Amino acid sequence: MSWSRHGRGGRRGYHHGNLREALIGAALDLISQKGPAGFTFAEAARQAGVSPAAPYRHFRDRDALMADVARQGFERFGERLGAAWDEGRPNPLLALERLGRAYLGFTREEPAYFSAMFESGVPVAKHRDLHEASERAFAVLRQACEAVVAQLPQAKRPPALMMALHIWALSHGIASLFARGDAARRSLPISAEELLEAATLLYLQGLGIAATGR
Amino acid sequence: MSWSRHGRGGRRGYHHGNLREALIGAALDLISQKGPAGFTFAEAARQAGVSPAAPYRHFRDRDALMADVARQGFERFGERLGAAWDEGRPNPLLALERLGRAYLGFTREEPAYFSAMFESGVPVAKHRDLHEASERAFAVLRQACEAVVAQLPQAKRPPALMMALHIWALSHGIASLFARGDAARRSLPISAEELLEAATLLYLQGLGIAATGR
DNA sequence: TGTACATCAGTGAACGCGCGTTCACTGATGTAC
DNA sequence: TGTACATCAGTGAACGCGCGTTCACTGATGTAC
Repeated sequence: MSWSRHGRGGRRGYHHGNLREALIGAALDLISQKGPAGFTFAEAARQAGVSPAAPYRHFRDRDALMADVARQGFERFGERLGAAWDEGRPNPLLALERLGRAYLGFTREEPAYFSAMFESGVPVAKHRDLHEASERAFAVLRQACEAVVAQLPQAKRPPALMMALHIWALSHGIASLFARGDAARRSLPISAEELLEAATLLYLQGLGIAATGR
Repeated sequence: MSWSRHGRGGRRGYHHGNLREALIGAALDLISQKGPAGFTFAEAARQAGVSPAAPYRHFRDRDALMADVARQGFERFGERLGAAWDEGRPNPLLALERLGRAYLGFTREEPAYFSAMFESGVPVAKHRDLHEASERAFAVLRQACEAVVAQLPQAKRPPALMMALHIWALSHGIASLFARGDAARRSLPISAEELLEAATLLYLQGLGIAATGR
């Protein structure tokens, strides 16, 4: 691809170089400034320094761009969760706690991705790429739950899928209510991280998994 | 007030009768059809059968109308939760389960209220009425947790506020991921209600509260 | 190595449209006397 | 009970604006020979 020669974001002459990425960047900017509603195709083009017709070379319409922002969001999210999990080192419980913190951190630091991913109304199931990226992110959580569950004797193991859905919902609820990076965040007497950690520990205790080594 | 004579939604002659409520109704309609972004002041006026200047008699701008939709949403939500809790009859655990179902039911059946309340970007803390309505709804949850916790011996009681925040986040996470009433709902191998119930039971178990009478 | 050509990724002008907002106005309602 | 008046809640015309979208076009790039 030609743009890879120009370096990141470099613009040279008639051709933009990497308009597609620039438009996604502009969309992120606008979403984080004015919410998911306050981003328009036209303004994204303007911000990328390009005529209003140019985006049509890369995206069918506004929704297609939004879906791509969400896809990229899920990819970064998945990477961040994967790095936090770090294959369960030094032990699954500590790594799971890091995973929860990564969820909240991403929510706080990337409000634009977060709202594109979860609150923009993009139907995840209808876009193949988007759905796959979302599944990859969830797979990290599921993998983590499998490792945690494996600490129990076989007979007492709950289904890892169920546990993963529980942990996901819990993290997501705390994230979207108390850790969001925009004005709609609700205040909390303690940190969102502490709240999530306490809830997770109690839940694990309910599963019969005792917190070790803390 | 004059409109109370006309009956609900009745329009008579020059004056609308109850434009304020009609505009809220139109907003709900539009939000549920096209998402929170797809509702405009002008179209709400049109749908209420009124000139585009008329809404300005009742709301400063679009955001003020959205905030009022959210406020009304929290009021209905609080009422529904209160009815589900029913003062903990026949016992707190069964009533708590009903409460969770009510959370999911509201989310599913009132997608427009839900997105106005939680996803429209309205800063709850900045609108007094809205904030109070939201607190009243949360108070039901907190009250429920207090009743549940009271079953434990004093020394083993966790803080009811923490527990309420945990249950809220869990319900909210499941609701917004798996029980939402719009196209962004994710599919799930079991019902959202079952998922929430299982998570709640495990969490309660972690607190040392055994499920009784089921 | 040079040249001709196909393809790609932009331009820029134009369009119709609906939105938000304002303004002076007027019909309907409530109230003081 | 009637009348005059103040207030309220609407009208409708007008405005400037930015959006989405289209079109024929053209400059830049890649490739076949």
